[in-house]
Amino acid sequence: MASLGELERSVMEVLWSRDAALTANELRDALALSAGEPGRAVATTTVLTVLSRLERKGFVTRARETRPHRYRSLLTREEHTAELMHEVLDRASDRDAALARFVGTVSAGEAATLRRLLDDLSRS
Amino acid sequence: MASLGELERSVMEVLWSRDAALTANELRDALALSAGEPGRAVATTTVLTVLSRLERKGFVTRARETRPHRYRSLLTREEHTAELMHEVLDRASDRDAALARFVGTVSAGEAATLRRLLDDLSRS
DNA sequence: ACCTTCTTCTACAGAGCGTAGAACATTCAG
DNA sequence: CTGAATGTTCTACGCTCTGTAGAAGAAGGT
Repeated sequence: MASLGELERSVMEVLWSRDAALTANELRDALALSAGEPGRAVATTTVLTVLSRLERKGFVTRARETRPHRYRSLLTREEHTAELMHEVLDRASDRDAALARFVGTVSAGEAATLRRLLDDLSRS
Repeated sequence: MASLGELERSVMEVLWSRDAALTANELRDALALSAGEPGRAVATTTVLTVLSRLERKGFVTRARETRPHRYRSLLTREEHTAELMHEVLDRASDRDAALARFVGTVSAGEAATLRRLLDDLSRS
C-alpha cells in the first residue's frame, strides 16, 4: 500500500471520522478546524490535488455525478490499520517470530482483547 | 519510526539475515549477490552514504574503533516488525476495533499461533 | 614520506508531497 | 441564452528524501 503524506493523512482522518461523502470545500473547512493553528487554512485547490492523488493511490473514490464531487474513503480506518499490519507482517521473513514479538509487547489489556477475539473467532 | 528507501531496506535485510557486524565492502558484495541482476552493483561510497543515513535514523550502529568500521542493526528483524505493527496500531483511533479487524483477517494457522502465544504469555 | 584503503563531504537527479494560480468546465440566476 | 459564480483540472514550483557516486580528507602500513 502506498504511504501517505501529512496532509494526505489529515484528509483521510477527516474522511474516516465523519463517515460520509464530503466535498472538497467541506474537507477544507474540517481541516481548518482540526488544525491547531486557526489561521493556517489550505486552499480548496490544494485539497482537490490531494484528493486526486488519494484517488490515484486507491484510498478514496469520488461521486462524479453530483456536481460538487463527493469523496469518501474506500476502507474504514480499522480496515486500513489491519491492512497495514498485514503488510508489515508480510515483509517479515519469519511471520511467527514477528507475531511472537508483537504479542510479547502488547499491554495486558490488549492481550485480553486478543484472547477474546480469538475465542469469538473459533466459536463461529 | 522513519521509513526506509529501497536500498536502505536491502541493506537492513542483509544485516538482518547475517546476524553480524559487517563492513561497507562486505555489504556491497552481499548486495551484489542478492540483487537479481548480477551486473548491477553499487559503489562502496553509496553503501557508506546509506549506512550513515541508517545510523542517523537509528537503525544501525557502527564500531568506530576498528578501521574498516563494522555496522550492525540495532533491532532484530522481528523486533523491527513488531515495532512497526505497534506504530501502525498506535495511529488507529480505536485500537480494539483495529485489532479485531486484524485478528479477523489472519489465517487459521496464524490464529492458532496467536492463541498459543497468548497462552504462553498468561502462563508465565 | 608515500601509497593504499577507508571515510566524509559535496553534489546532483528523480520522485513524492504541499502548495496554489491559471485555465477550463459546469451550473445557475436573470 | 448569457454572464457570473462555483467547481475541477492543468501546470508549476520549492522542499525533502533517496539513490548515486566522485572529490577530498584521514589513517594506517611499508
